[in-house]
Amino acid sequence: MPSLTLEDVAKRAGVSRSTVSRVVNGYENVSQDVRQRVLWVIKETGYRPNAAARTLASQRSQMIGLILPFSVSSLFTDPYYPYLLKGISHACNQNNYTLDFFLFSSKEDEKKNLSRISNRGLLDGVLVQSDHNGDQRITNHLLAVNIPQVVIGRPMEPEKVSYVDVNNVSGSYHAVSHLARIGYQKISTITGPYKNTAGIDRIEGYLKAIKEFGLDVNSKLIVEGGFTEQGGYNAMHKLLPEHPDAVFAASDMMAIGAIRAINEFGLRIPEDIAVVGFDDIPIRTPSDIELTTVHQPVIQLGEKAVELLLDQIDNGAYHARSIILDTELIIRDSCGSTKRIANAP
Amino acid sequence: MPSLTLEDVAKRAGVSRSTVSRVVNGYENVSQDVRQRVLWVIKETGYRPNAAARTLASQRSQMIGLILPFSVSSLFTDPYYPYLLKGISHACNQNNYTLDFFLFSSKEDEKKNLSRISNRGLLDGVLVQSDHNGDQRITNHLLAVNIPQVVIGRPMEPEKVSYVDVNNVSGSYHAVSHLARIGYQKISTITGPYKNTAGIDRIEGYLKAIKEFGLDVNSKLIVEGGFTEQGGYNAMHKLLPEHPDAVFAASDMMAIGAIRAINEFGLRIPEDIAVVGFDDIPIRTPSDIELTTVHQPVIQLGEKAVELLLDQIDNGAYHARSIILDTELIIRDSCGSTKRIANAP
DNA sequence: ATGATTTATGAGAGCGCTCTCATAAATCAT
DNA sequence: ATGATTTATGAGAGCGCTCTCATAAATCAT
Repeated sequence: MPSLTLEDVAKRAGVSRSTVSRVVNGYENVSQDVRQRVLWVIKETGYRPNAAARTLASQRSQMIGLILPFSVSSLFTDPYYPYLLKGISHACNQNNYTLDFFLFSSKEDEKKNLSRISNRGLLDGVLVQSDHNGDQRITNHLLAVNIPQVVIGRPMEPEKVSYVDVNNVSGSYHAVSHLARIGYQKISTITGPYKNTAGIDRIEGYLKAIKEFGLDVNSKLIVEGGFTEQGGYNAMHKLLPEHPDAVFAASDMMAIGAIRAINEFGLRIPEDIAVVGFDDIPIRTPSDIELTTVHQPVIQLGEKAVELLLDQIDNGAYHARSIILDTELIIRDSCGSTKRIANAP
Repeated sequence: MPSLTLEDVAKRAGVSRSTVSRVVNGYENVSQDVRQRVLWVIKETGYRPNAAARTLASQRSQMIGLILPFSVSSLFTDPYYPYLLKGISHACNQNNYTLDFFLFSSKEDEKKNLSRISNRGLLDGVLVQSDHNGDQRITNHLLAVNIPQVVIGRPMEPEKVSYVDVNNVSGSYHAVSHLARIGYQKISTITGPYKNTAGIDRIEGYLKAIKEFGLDVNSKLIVEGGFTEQGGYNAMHKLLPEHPDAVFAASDMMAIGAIRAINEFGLRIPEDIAVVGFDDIPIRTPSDIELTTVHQPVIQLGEKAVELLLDQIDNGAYHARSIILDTELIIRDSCGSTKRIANAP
């Protein structure tokens, strides 16, 4: 079958190309009978518009890209990404946008893809997952070629670009405050990487709570765990000789590593040591204890990122904006709240 | 900055539009000096080609789509999807293709998206994750609008369309054979859904091995678990009263559910009951036993899917083809091989 | 009934490329 | 040195839409 054009449909319906275009795009100013006739011809012929021609003529592709830098190695273990993808995908559908997916697997990959992404007429804008190492290469490149972008997770230089993030400081602040409030005295923390804004913010929240409750800030109780299970395990091994009575892990994966280390050490959770995580991922812990953790609204984060980006595409980005979503402390068994509260006078 | 066109570059380089096009696209028949001059102008001006114009003129978008039907609910728990995405993404990069990601979250979503996907000038072809319920709606739609497609996982009607799959029959056959060979007599299985080809094939492999080793085919030893953790747990509860000495779960998630049920029942693995899974996902089991399982080459599956699709795009699809990848039995602790073999006379 | 306003439709330029074909220049064979 | 062949370049049509502007027809106000 020779593929039909607007022209063909117009001819068959006995109207002009302009009129068919109006009907296809749902404009109001078309008379009822003409609209019906055109719609009928479209249905009969199975006419499908040409997206490339549309893009070329309108200078809008109705497509946005999602970039996952190659530092994002936790793609396979962290349910963060599927949830994020769901939120983004959902918002794209709502707004009649299509999502282009870019997973960089090496630096050459990044170069090749960035050059493609920079082409005009491909993407109206780009979502960039914040680099785990605080790298700004991608953002700078997009800035240079003048493509609207929104970063997911606060970038290192937040004044340059719009971003969405969760409130990491208040999230960890509340988690640690909760531990302090129910009586823990020696609260340790396993942190994310220091070159990562989420890692930094969660330390800040921890410190804020420790100080506010008049507890000791002890550098021996703060160990980096790199946001991985193994990193959490290793960090907990360094922490155990200090005999903390609680540990706040800045991610659930690290909390799981910590729990494994605690189990091997022969200590009980939460009796001997309380554990709190961050993320609220749907994953089973070793020893099946229910993990108290800070919930991140990841699906919503993805949706907001899309909305902010589309807003910039439509209205131009005069200055960088940001949207910060609240987290929620989900109290389960691993922090021993119930018991502690019951023991309170 | 007014965005430059080929025309502008041509003018500045003192050549024709055709020549600039040749340089941009890397054709050979351009003299050295002219090529240098053009490349220099491109670099100076920061010229970026317009993808939409290119697509319109060449009738090729260099984009393919990936469709995840909404029956795919395990997106968030099963690392299958990230790995698949990695394979697909990698192969796309290799071949200078861009990936469009479609996650259908409802039937309306599906309808809306399919209509967009059907537009000409958007996608050169589509990858479709096989529907867990054996539904052919998406495939039929794509067939009707004549868009090249490759299904990931054998579809219910494999004669209609090209697909890639792993050899599920031989995978489960080898797993169950292994159990039989090392002496288990009463081998049960937790199956996937009966309306799913992977589920069906893995049952077939199970039955083949059972018969070949002269064991009883007992319908009480075959229980459906729906490919979920909870389903595996429930299935194992039905199986335990039959006192099987081994269980082959047709997915790792179901194996994990089964292990949980076995633990709660107070039985040991593999001493009282051996467990084998299918998938080889990087996930910790309850009680931390190392799971013997059938490895699926998921990254490779994604790559092959892209290659098959691009081949069809380039050469036309005269008939449906398929690529079946081999699986590999990964022997760890949960099947008790070592012990059994040591005990053999 | 008249001119003013609104509404529906068409004409035609323009979006920025690719690709075929023609032609001029360079190279070859004799 | 001549015509035949190869190579480099340009001209121009075409891809299939959108969008502005002009205009004809319909509706309005008086």
